[in-house]
Amino acid sequence: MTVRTLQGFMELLPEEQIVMNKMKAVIAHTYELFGFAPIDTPVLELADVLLSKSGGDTEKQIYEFQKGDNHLAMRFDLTVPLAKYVALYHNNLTFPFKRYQIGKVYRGERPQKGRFREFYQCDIDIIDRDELSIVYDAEVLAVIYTVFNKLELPAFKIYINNRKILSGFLESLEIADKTVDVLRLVDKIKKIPEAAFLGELGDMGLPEEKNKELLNFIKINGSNQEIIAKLEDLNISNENFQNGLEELKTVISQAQNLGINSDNIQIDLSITRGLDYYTGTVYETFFDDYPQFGSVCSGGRYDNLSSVFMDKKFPGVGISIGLTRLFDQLRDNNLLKFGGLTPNKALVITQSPEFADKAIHLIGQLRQNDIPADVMLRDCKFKKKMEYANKIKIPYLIIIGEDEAANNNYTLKNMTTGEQSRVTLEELIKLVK
RNA sequence: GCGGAUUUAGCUCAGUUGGUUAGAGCGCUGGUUUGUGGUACCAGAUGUCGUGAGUUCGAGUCUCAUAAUCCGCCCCA
Repeated sequence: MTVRTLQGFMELLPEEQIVMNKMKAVIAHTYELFGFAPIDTPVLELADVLLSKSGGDTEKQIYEFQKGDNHLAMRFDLTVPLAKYVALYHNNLTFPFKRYQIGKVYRGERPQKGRFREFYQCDIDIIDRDELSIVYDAEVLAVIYTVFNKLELPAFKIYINNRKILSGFLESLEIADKTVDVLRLVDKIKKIPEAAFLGELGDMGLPEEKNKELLNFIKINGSNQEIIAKLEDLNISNENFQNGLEELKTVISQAQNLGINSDNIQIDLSITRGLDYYTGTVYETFFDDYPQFGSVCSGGRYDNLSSVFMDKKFPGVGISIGLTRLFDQLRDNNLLKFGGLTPNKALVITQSPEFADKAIHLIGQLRQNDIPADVMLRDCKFKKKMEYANKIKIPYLIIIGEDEAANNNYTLKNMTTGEQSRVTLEELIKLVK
């Protein structure tokens, strides 16, 4: 048999996995900093539950199978499981409910650059009953902003828009019946030439004049304040449009109020998101110098999370970071710093096997002091032990030999600087910690 | 679901018009007289040339089939 890992599934060596896990930890920590509570849901659900909300392509991409009498499926995102979760436990939850979830999701699509069949999504959502304050739309921005800053990634921008603005505009043009198709096309405007854009609108049976108006509309650019001013100057009386505009203004001003650098947020009227359940604010995040990564974090506001599962209304807003893709692209572009093959901070080596007891005792002491440490027990030349220490990139090396044993102390070597000194146990713990 | 490309050592790849025992760099193992790594030098191991069939005196090289992988489109993180 041939041994291989399935295509579209990421598998890492320890050096990379350590960095991946650190990123995950930074994301989780930041989510908690903003008061989001962790939840976890099963990878498998009843197929009916997962497919209830989907339309079109989701069904083709979902992994599903029969086990006994149960028709099961693997989750393809964390939002539908959340909808189920809220429907099940809303009487036990306190609203507004802020939750985060970091987990793997599964999509049986064709793998290619930046596309995996199994990947981590790092989701946050804020859910409330009946009404959800628009301020949370700004808070979501603050979370993305903080996470990306803490991850020390390249310069990024969060592009935002409000779907009500575009759908209201379409209503004012009296072409609202084509909204879904038009939004999907608008989403592609950066990828296709303007002529093709107009051509496709024409193919939908829309009149040329309105298509040009639409193109000019989504091309409105400038600073956030300039775009808002231009939108106001259009004097469109459509209610949807005006509501969207007001929401967008609030989100921008509250984002500033939350301390976000305004350079990192850009209104872009062509951002619509493909998924149809978004109803207000929508987000996409790109790196300024790496647009080919695609959106590494996106999401938006939806009117009713659990509509398919229950009658009650639960509006929410949320985003998701595609961690697997993010990691993959950063690694391919040498944007990650890899530290070493081990989480250990210290490695103990001995001059000869007779000092093994001392070494083993020492790592016990270090571990009790919360210092991850190990001893090299393989009986080999001293030089080999040094090479091993070097290869795993251990920060601190501790040497025990005749002299150290006689004086009841240790040689501590900083492997980065090469400096070494003779220290007592107490000094050693202090220095390494 | 549609289209394009690739497949030779652990990795990245070379292999001229088909011609004996298939190569390089990196990595790996060992050594340069045994209490000090990263550099340098020396030595060594590793391939059913994706798989199956065909053409040929002879195939890594040509033909066909098949599989896997990668890249676009669709959709999306």
